[in-house]
Amino acid sequence: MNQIYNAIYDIVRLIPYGRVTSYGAIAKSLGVGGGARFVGWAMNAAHGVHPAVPAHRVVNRNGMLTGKHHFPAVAPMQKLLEEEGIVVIDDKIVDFEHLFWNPLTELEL
DNA sequence: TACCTGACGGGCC
DNA sequence: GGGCCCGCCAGGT
Repeated sequence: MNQIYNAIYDIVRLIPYGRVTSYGAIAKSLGVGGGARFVGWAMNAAHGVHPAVPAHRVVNRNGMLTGKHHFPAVAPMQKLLEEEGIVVIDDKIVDFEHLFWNPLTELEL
């Protein structure tokens, strides 16, 4: 596992309860602005990672749960978000911009 | 070994 | 304002 992957997982784990972020925001915080897909791919490998990565808090820039299909059937992405008080309608996070957690701002990088 | 796809994003037409 | 194309890295076929 590369440091980049570890860095991505670390940031995702830093996302506060009830907050969400986007792939692009994470990528940008890592300095790989154009590598948003790379972040998504890292999530793909985040299934069996040690401290468990709350990938359900990571969505695309539109706030849509594009990756919910990749979650285990036992823990639907939408259900996990709703458990945190996040309202999800039509695979889209309501008030996404309000719930958005910007790593660049919060971490003051 | 080489090409294509994949949980995205931003820029250009 | 909306749609299309290109760029990012890595893994799978």
